[in-house]
Parts: sequence; C-alpha cells; structure tokens
Amino acid sequence: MVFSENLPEKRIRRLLSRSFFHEEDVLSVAKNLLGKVLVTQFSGIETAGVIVETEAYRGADDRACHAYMNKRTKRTETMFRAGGHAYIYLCYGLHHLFNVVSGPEEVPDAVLIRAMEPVLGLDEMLRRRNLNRNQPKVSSGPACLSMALGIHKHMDGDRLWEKSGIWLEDWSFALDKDQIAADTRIGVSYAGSDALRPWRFFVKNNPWVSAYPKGLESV
DNA sequence: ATAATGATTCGCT
DNA sequence: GCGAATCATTATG
Repeated sequence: MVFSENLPEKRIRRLLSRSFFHEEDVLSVAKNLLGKVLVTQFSGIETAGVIVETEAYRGADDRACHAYMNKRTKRTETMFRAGGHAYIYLCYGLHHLFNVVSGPEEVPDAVLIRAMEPVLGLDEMLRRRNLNRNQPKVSSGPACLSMALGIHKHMDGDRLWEKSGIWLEDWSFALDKDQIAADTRIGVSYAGSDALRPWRFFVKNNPWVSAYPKGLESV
C-alpha cells in the first residue's frame, strides 16, 4: 500500500493522545503506529511522513533491547519514562535513531521507527537528505528517516503527545490486518534467540520499507 | 584510563 | 558485497 498516491484534499489531522502509548503492550503499539504520521516542525517548516516500518524492543526479557533485564544506565533512563516520550540515541557514532517509548512508567519498552513515506514538506526533506527527487532512500531506514525529519539526539526525552517540535498524528489512514506483515528485526544478531522474534512490523508492498523477507506473513 | 562495539548508511567495486 | 566513517556508551582494569 502506498499512502501518498491518494492523499485526500481535506486532511483531518488528529494529534495522538497520550493514552495511545499507554493502553497496549509494546508489540501492539508497534503495530498501531503503522499508518500514523510522524511530524516535526522547526522554525516554521513542517515535515512529516506516514510510518510504514517499526520494531518493538522490550526491556524485561529482550536481549536486543538496550534496557535488557531492566538495566538502568544514563542512556536507557529515557526508556523508563512513561509511554509517549521520545527515546533518541546515537548509533555507530553518527546516526540519530528515533524510538517511541511505550507502556507505563518504569517499564523500559520502546518502538524503533525504521521507515516512513513522505507526505509533508518533501522539498525540505530532500534538502536535508541532499537528494533532488522523491525516492525510497529519502526516508527508508532509521537513520535516513531521522535525517529527513531533522531529528537529533538533543530531542531525547521530548513529549510526543504535544505539538512542540516533534509529535504524532492520525490522518485516518485505514490499515487492515492483512496489509501488515511481521519479520525478524534488523541488525540484532548479537541477541541470540531473541534475534529470531518476529518483532519488526511493516506495511506490505510499500516501497519505503527498508527490507522485505522472502515470504510475507500477515500478523 | 582503556578497549570493544553497535537497533547504519554510503560509495565503490 | 565490502570497508569506511565516527563516537557515545558500556564494561573492565
């Protein structure tokens, strides 16, 4: 499914409420975030994309999660906050990866946002990405997505339920269960058997999804 | 104080 | 496909 082909003239934009991040477990939140719109606004310039790929990370029992075994460090402290905060950290020394904290306070679960389809402020995103036309690599993959939206680790801990610099919206894009597939997460081979968990979720047949498995199983 | 290592991407080959 | 870029975080001494 491609979202930007049939954008309605009149878009009804609703800010995602705080309860969206609280009321369900991290796997459900990861699935529910598909089709939602991630928005940033800096100095009057608004940029946004429809989320098409996510990964769930669960602190309690998931070796791929930074807060595995509920490990508290300076970095993971943000994950222990209540659902709806941004968890942003530097990867490989140069990429700012964006996550949505989920669940109640003290439960260090988060959803990595891996890919989105641009729907607002494309020109600005192309500028940030140093590209001249729309294509998947504008915002396919977590580092590309962050660069397109201007996300930086200094926004770690920001509140996503308020229209400050970064927030989430519902544009009423409907997604059936059979349009969502699950696969193993990317780049977590160090996590042993937890690397096999099918905790990556993505929209089928969307060109911005960063990697497709051999078979496509609906969730 | 030192060393190892990524929830990655890009540009070549 | 491969290697480089590039550094905060973390564990260990």
